[in-house]
Amino acid sequence: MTSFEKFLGSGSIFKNVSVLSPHYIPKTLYYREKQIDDIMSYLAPSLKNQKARNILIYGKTGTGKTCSIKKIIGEFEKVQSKAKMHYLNCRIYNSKYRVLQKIMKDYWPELEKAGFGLPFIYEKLLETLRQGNYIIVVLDEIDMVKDLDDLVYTLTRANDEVATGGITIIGVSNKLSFKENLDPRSRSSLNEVEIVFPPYTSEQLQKILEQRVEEGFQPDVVRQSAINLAAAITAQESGDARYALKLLMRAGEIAEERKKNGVEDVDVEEARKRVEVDLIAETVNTLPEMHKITLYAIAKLSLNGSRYYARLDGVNDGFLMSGEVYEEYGICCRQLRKKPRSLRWYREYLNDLEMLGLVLTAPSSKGIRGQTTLIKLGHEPDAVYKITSDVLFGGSG
DNA sequence: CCTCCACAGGAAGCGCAGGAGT
DNA sequence: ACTCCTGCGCTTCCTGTGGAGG
Repeated sequence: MTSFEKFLGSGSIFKNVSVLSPHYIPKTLYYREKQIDDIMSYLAPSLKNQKARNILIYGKTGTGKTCSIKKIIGEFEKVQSKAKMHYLNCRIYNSKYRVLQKIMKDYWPELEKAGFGLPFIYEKLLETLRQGNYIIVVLDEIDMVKDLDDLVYTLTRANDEVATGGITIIGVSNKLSFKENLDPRSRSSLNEVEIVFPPYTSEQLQKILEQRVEEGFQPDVVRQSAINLAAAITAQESGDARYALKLLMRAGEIAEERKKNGVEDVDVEEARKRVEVDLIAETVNTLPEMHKITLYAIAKLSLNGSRYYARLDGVNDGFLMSGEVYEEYGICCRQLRKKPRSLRWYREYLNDLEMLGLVLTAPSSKGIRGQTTLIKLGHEPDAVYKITSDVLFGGSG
């Protein structure tokens, strides 16, 4: 036995850990046959050189949206045609410019370098369509695009400008409300078809977990009751399949650490704490630096308690006030030898953090000190504080 | 009632990086 | 090498809002 064996998941618990990763696409996706079928039927025209209708897909995180789309893209590529699907995550491609550039790169390699003007890229888009190409853009996390109205307008106008070819938008969002702050015109063109991914029920999660357990774990190591518990916990909290899978994976790790030969209910219970930290850390790590500092400041104040609210008799729901958070943010920046950004941009950071669910905000109605925004962490302050301080101060102490 | 406070968020514009055209 | 252009992150300035306090 080589010394690496034990790190490679060939121990007594796991068979193949990657099966439990959220990026893994199983051969059969349970309980999504209807959605996948619908989407494919709407896309079919583009394989016969017709423009397909735009689609909006809704569903909370971990309801199989991205997984289903990836599956469809795989099927789509098996068919020979002048149509191509492009998958973009809008957390990275978050502006009209970036989205257009990313799509056009696949057709025009010279666009690899940055610095081209938007009109230039738009011309390339028209040229691509005139060549008879059918472009299907999947915009995952579409609500992250800053100038979405503009993007939708540009794409639909491109359709009108050419006689051949066509471009179809598939928007994927986890918030139903995001449509509300869209321009009515782009809303109606984007919303030609709507498909909803409901959260998984406890029974459905159970089945999904059983499938992954079979592929990812050694035979008979995970107790049925542990699977049921993981499914029940998840269904109660969110119905997020990603959460359920993480729960099971962490439980497996805990069992392995303790040199047990099976995964039991207690391991799942224990895993719960670690999974929350995992999920927060995942989002925090992808955050730009100033966002991290803002979040760190909020976590720090949450632990110490609000200076203003502390003086008040009555309720302290752990809410902070925007002003004091900005002050703390400034202090944190100086600690890190960084220049604090203006109040205006601090507000943008707050909005972004709220969109990611890391922070909850509410307008102060009947409070003190007039009008302010109340801020609260979306998760356990201790966990967020630890994660942010590790990522900000971790390297050099 | 008016004014002030503590904000929200739009608009304009600035400096920079990294093209293209000359 | 140079000018011109664009997107981006950002600052500065501005108008608006609703409760607090006189």
